[in-house]
Amino acid sequence: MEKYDEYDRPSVAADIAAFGISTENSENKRLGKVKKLKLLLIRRGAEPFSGKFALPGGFLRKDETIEQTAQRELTEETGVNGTKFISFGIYSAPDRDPRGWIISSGYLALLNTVALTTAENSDAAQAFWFDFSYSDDGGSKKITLTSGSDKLEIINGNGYISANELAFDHGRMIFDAFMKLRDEVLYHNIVFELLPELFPISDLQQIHETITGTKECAANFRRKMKDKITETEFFEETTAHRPSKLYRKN
Amino acid sequence: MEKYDEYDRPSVAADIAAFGISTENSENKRLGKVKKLKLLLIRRGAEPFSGKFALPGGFLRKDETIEQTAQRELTEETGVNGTKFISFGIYSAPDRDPRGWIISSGYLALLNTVALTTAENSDAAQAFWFDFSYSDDGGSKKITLTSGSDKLEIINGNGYISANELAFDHGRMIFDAFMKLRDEVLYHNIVFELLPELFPISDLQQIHETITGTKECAANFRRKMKDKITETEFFEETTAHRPSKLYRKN
DNA sequence: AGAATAGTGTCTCTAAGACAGTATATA
DNA sequence: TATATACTGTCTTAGAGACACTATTCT
Repeated sequence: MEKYDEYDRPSVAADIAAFGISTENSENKRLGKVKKLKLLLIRRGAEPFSGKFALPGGFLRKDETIEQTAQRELTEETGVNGTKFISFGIYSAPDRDPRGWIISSGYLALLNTVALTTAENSDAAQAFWFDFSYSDDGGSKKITLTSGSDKLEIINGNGYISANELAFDHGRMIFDAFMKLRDEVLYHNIVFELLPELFPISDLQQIHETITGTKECAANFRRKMKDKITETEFFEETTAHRPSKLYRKN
Repeated sequence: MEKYDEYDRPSVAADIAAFGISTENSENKRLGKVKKLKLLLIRRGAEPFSGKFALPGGFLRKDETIEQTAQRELTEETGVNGTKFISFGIYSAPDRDPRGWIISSGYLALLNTVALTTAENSDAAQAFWFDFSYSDDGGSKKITLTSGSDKLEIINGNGYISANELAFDHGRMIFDAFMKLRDEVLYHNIVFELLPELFPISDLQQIHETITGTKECAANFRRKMKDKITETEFFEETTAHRPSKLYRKN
């Protein structure tokens, strides 16, 4: 047998970038509802980085996989249950955590709208849903997170990340997580994990466009999604206009 | 400070799926040269899984990142240097290694042709380059690895992996690694990491098609690559026909 | 000259995108 | 009836793919 016991062992954590979609009344219009992309952060109550925001996370236990760690810690810390967990990277710089040698495995967690509503009513006082927005002006890329009066910025200029208001290397983690989410939406039909089982096409389109940064008319979007979804007999309710048919993922 | 010391700590390893391209004379034709996709495996000399094939890998040290572990172990075990390392997943099932609690971070390593030649001449006796081929008949997906008389198969039927001749969970790791490679080639221009600095378009096309499983005529491929590469003043040498212009990645 | 690959011009067809218009619910 | 969104039909255009042809080197 190899001598693996002679090697030092780090503490291993999972940090979770949990994304969800909320439905909110838009500001100016009389009746419009808008879908917004949200990211779940917690305000740290202890040193280091006390008072700063961080991804929820926790330590790996002996009898579980890191994906299970991510599921467990997300629920424990924020009262939220994810529908899908996807690994997006491993963070292992020796000095990334001032408490000691702690490496972290980043997990993307996707929540459908129902789960998001639950979380807002949960008693996890120090967990907050931040509005998520992304822009890329060709040169530097920027993520803006807002929740009430809190506004956090993550700027990626040529690979160098600046994110002062975030704890640890969580600025980079959030950036990587969103890029992974974007790729998965663009190329692997993961959007549906952010929706309930039955949904109108307009919701699907709004979420898709929010994440990918694209914009196109309803007719074209319909055509492209045609073979990925199936029409049901149900209709949206409580609308002030023509209700839309509900669809189901294939 | 949080009490993180009370948690048990696993050993942490990096396992490396190193892909490279070799140039070989084709079987039937008089002069044709063919580009082949290769994966580097080692034959295990110790228990557990003695005699079986495995990805090269080793343990994380206190003063390095896991990416550095991957780079170091790849060179130490096989004499090969990668040009690019990409994380493709974390493997943490508690029973994945009979020696104890060892989690592993999977890294894709890409080598250009020059580095591959070096490796074939290295003195890493137990490292072998396997021919890599992938097929997807709609139902199950299959990877076939061949090196001399050794032929290994990895079959993915509906998410369940069968790979008896491979050690640990390395069958699944190889599968995940290739899928990551495929995505990176299709969507993120990573092909160029498998080529030397100057290359003819035909090489680029062959490698691209080998990995993505596509096939198309040279005219179309040229058009699609036009804005990703730049023509140089150099030409391929030692050909028995019209030499092709060499290009450089943008 | 012959063989072999490099490289170009053009046609077709599909799908992306823009636009204009019709349909159907509630207030 | 007014309004707001759902949904459809069609035109244009860009690009994917197929094909035929020309170019250039070595043997």
